Amino acid sequence: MQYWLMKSEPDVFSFEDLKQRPGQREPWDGVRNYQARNFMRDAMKPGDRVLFYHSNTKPPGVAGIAEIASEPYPDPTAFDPSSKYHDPKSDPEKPRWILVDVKFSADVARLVSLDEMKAMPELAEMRVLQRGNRLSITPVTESEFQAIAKAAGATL
DNA sequence: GCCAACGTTGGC
DNA sequence: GCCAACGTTGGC
Repeated sequence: MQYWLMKSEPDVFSFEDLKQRPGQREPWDGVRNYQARNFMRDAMKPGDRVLFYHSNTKPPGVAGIAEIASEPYPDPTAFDPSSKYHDPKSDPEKPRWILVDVKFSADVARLVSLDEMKAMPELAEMRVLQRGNRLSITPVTESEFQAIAKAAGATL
């Protein structure tokens, strides 16, 4: 079992949106960064736990726990000319962008804000807290995951 | 293959 | 809205 942090702008797709659809798989579409894609394509496994992080909001932070819910497959939005994620360079015969589905995993008692995360000594090495990090998907260690889940009051 | 220009991310 | 960081593009 591996652990991940995945960023989403709640205006686009929030943890609440996911929570309203328990058991239902939701495609993590729109990722257009190769490193983030490679994590989904090469490293994620169904059942892996995910810290669902809200970015570009006040305050940013971990809003809930999700779970990887599919094997990797091509991102359909790349082939859709009407999608804002359309990428004419992604050929259906040789897809450039790969995603996984996620689903609701566990609720939290409260959001753990970025400020709080920065103040937690257990998270000193955490990738998403390092300066200049913009990756929307990053691996998380088990101890980092547990520290945040505990701070959030997650019902795991 | 270099690198300037440009676009995006995301905290503030 | 600003802007630092950093990824991508494309001319050469």
